[in-house]
Amino acid sequence: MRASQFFLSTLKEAPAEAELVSHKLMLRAGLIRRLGSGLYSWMPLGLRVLRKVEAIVREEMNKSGAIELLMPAVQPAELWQESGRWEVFGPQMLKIQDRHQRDFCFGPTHEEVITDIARREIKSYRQLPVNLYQIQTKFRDEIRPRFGVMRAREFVMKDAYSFHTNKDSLEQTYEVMYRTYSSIFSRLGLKFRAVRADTGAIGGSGSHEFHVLADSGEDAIAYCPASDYAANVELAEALAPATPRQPTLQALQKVATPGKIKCEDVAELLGVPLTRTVKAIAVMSDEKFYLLLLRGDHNLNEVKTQKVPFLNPFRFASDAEIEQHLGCRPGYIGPVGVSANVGVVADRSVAAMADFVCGANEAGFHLTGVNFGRDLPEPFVADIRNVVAGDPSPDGKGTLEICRGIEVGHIFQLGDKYSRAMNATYLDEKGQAQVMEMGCYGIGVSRIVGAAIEQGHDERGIIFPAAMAPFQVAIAPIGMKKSEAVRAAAQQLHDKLEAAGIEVLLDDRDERPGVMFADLELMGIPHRVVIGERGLREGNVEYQARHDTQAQTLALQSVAEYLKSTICAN
RNA sequence: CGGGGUGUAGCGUAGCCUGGUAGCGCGCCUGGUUUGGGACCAGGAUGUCGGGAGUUCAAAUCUCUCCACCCCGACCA
Repeated sequence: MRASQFFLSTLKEAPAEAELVSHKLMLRAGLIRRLGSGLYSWMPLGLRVLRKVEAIVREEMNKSGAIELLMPAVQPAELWQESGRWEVFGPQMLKIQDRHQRDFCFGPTHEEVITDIARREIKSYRQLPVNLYQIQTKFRDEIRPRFGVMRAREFVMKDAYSFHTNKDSLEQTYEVMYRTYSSIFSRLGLKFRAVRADTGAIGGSGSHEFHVLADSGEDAIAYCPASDYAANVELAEALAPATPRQPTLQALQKVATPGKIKCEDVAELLGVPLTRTVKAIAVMSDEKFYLLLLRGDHNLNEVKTQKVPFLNPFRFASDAEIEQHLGCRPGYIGPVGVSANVGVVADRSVAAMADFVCGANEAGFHLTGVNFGRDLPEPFVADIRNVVAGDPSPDGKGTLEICRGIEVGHIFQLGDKYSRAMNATYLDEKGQAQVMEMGCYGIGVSRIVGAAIEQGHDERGIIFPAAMAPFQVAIAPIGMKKSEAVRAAAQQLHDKLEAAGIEVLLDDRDERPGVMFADLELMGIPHRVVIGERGLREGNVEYQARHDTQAQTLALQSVAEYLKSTICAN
C-alpha cells in the first residue's frame, strides 16, 4: 500500500475532547474520527486494525465449534415485551418507530432475537447443544459515553449464545468459551486476566469477565499472585480477620475533635492508627435508617452491601435524614447510643475491633475506647467492604493484590431466564417438551482496539501488538523524488514484501524524514525500514522495530528475508 | 439525571474580567530553496466568535435562554 493513496490523516495535536491516552492517540493517528457523542467513524487505518481483531475472534470462535450468523441490528418491540425487557432495559435502549408508528429498538444485545431463532428452529434434543455467534454493531444509549471507542454508544461486539439440554452441557460449552477467550486475547498479544464476576440480577451459576490490564481501567481487580484466584473487586470476598477481637482495655471517653471530619484527620489528631478508627455510612433501605460501619482505611462495596437481604436495594441517606435519626450532622456520626430503630451493620473487620474510635453523634466530638458488648450492642455482621492489597486471598493461598482492568469479554451461564420467558423448548428423548439452558458470551471488539493502545504506547505513539497492527512493515524512503536509486529500492522492497504476503506501507508522500518517522511511530507500525541514498551507496538500509530505541543497519539484499523471518516467527 | 467546566478557522489556542476593525502556532493552497528526526523564504485562502433573544450608538466580550461537547458519580463489551 502506498501512503499517498491510503487517506492517512494524522494530527500533531490531539483534540481537546480526548482525555485518555488511547483516545488521543487513536484520533491523532487517524484511526477514528468522532461524529457525535459516542459515535465514531473508523477511518481506513483504524478499520484495518478492527478487522484484524475481528478475524482473530472469528477464527477462534469457529475453531471452538461455534457457528456464525448475522442478526438484524433493528429489532421489533414485541420480542422485548415478551421477555419483559422492553421496560426493564430502560433508557439505555434506543427506541425507534417505523412509518407505521410500530416500535423497534436498535439492538443493544441479542438474547431475544437468538432465543426466537432457537425456539423456531430447534425442535429436538438431537440438535443440541449449539453455539451461535455474530460480530455486529450494537447501540447502547450510555448515560455517559467516554474514552472514545472504549465506551462508545455504537460499538462492535462479538456475541455468542449457546443452547443446551442440561446444565452439564452448558458448563462444558462455558469451559470451551473460557479457553477460547483465553486464546483470543493471547493471540491478540494482550496482557489480560480472567476474573470471577458478579452474576448480578440474572443469577446463574457462573460468570467470568476478561480484563485487559491497564492502569486507566475502570474496573478494579483483586488477584492472588500465589494462586489463580482473580475476581472483580465488586465481588471479591473480604474474609473476617484471622485474629479474634482483643480484650477491652480502655474506658469509653468523649474527646473534642473540632473540624475533624475525616477518619484520617481524627486519627492524626488523636495519634492513633487509622486502623483503629471506624466510619459510619448512613443509608436508607425500605424507609428504614441504617449505619454501615467500616474501618477508617476501608471503603464501602456497594455491590456486596446490596446482597445483605434487608439492604436490597439501599440508597445513601440525605443530610436531613441523618440529622433526623441521629440528631447530628454528618462528620461526627457513630453507632453508640443510637435509638433502637437505627439498624447497625458492621463490616467483618469492624466486628473484630476493640477500643476503637468513632463519631460521638455530637458535632465536634468523637468517642475513644469504644467496645461492642459494653458500649453498644453486638452489630449485624456482613462483608461490605472492598478488599485491599494485602488482604488474605479467599482461597486461603496467600494475599491479594489489586490491579486495574478494562473489561473486554464476559462469559455467562444464563440458565433458562430467556428460554423460559420466551418458551424456547425442545423435545427430549421421551418426547417431552423441555426448556433449553442458555449461555452467552460477549467480546467488545471495538473496545479491544482502545484497550490494546492503553496497554501499548509510549511518548511517540501507539505500539501495536503484531497481530493488531494495521501494517506490519513501513518503508520510509528519504528523498524519493530526487533519487532514482532510493525510489527503485523502496519500490522493489515493497513489491517483494507484498508478494510474500506481508502488509507493507510505503511512505511515498515525499515528506521530510522527521515527518515520516513521527507519523509511522504514531501509527504504531511494528517494523520500519529507512532507505536513503547514503546507506544505499554501501548497499545498506536501516531497520528499526517500533519498540526498539536504536536502529540497525542491514544489507538491502537481505532485508526482505530478515523481515519475513522476523514476522513469521511471531 | 445530579454536580463541575468548555464552546473563537481543519487542530491547538489568545482576546472576554474592563464592550469599539478577531489575533497567534500548526495544518491547508501557490511559487521557490531544502531533504536522515515534525524545514526555510515569499505570497495566499479559510471565522454565522455554538444557536436564538435582549441591553447598548456599538457585543466574541454584559444579561437571559436553548444547544453541543468534556470532566466527576450510578450502567456495561
